[in-house]
Amino acid sequence: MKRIKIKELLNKTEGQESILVKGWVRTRRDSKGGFSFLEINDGSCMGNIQAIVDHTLNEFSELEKQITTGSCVAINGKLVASEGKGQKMEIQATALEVYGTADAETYPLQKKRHSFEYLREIAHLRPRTNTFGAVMRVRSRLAYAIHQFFNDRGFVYLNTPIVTTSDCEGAGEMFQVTTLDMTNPPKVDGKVDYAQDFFGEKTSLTVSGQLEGEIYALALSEIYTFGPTFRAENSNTSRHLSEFWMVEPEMAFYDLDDDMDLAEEFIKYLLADVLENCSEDMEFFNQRIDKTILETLRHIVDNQFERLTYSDAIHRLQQSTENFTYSVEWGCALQAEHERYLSEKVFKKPIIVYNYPEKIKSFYMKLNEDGETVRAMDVLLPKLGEIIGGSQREENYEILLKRLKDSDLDPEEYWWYLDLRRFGSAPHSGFGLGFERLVQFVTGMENIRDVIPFPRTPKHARF
RNA sequence: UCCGGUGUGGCGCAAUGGUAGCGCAAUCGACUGUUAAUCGAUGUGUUAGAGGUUCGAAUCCUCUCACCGGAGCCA
Repeated sequence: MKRIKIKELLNKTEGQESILVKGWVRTRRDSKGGFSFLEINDGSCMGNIQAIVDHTLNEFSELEKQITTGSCVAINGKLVASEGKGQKMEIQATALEVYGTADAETYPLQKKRHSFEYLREIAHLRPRTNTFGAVMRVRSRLAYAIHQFFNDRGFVYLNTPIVTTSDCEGAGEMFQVTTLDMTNPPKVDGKVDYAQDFFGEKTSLTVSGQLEGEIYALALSEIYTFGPTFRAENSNTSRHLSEFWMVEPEMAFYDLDDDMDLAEEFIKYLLADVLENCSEDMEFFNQRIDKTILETLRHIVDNQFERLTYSDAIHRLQQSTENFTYSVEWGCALQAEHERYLSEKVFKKPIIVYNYPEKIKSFYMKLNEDGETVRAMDVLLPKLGEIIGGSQREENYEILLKRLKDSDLDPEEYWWYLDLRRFGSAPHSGFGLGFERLVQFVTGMENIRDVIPFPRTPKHARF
């Protein structure tokens, strides 16, 4: 007989059929009436199916000791209307098989709530909890929705390299990739001789696929990347990972306004998709993780983001009576406290700050006519902060070359990037969205380590 | 990396210089179409590690480690 997933099973209204379910026992309650109640979960959805196992069933007497919280079982039986409260349907077992036992005295997951800190120490078992099941289902749905959003709009999904030689862009410290003998590397003039390394030059893990994305946007018009990204920053916060996933669309013929329009539409689309397609899991987050999450997401979907220039933002901050730790002056980067004040207290919704001072932003961002600001934008969410950073790219060869030099970067290393401006250059824009921050925001989970299956942070790469 | 906090049975926590305890889980039993069942009984500790102060340290001091929160860097 073919196994049926519990998600399908719970959608059925008619009983009396013979079915087969397989899954992990969440809890077992015995009745001296001569039967046991088993709650089975297979991860296909939040809900469990209750199975009634009569103690006269042959297998039960043999397997009784083996059926504990955490064990894995297969149950044949009839789907019937439940006599008890709390569930409509249940399975009257006719046959039982135990695939794997879980010794109750040593199984680390108990029938109670655990702290997320503890669950991180048992990252191989935490997906068997309600919270992590829900997080990973929502994460998967968001990934699907991301592809759907861009695919519907004719964007080409582009895979940019993970191992790269562009030791550049200033996005962050990089992880080096090498096959050289670390205890005795070959040297020339006292320096490591990368000519003898695997790729014949120094290579690292990518910090962004943007520059490569621009290559393809200036050929296919609209592309997006969605893949892993690596930053060797010693960041120890609830919003940073050393290995995370990033979505980076890059579009020819888009100016900064088009870029902001796309970013806003994108975020709203994703939130609406999850509200519609993960309602059960979202209901769980609303009850157990953040009581305002559904309201917050709906509010964002239904309202326009507030767009203001960096100069306006500075002005508003200077007008406010709020006591900031960092003083506010035109030309300084906005601090987390400033961003939060604007999105949480002033506008109470997502904001997009754009036209930042040239001096605090990257070399590739397009210089405005005023000569002192660039067409950069950040999407800031209440509580979470920056979720998207983007810009219109500088398409003028001479200006780009000057900005490279002003940033103390070697134009030689960017020869192909400059070539894009020598041959058929075009106005173009793009942005990057941190996937885990999105999952964090959507689920209401407080720590980014709990929205990725295997978090990598400084001094932590176990599992 | 900086600032602050925490570290005590399997898990969550208490004990404010004087006998290390509670809840949950586990084990055994009772009871029941049960719902994170309920009731009773039982076992569980190098108080993160090292050193110091003291008649006496989970508690005070020093160092190390781990984790958490905030900041910076960013997505």
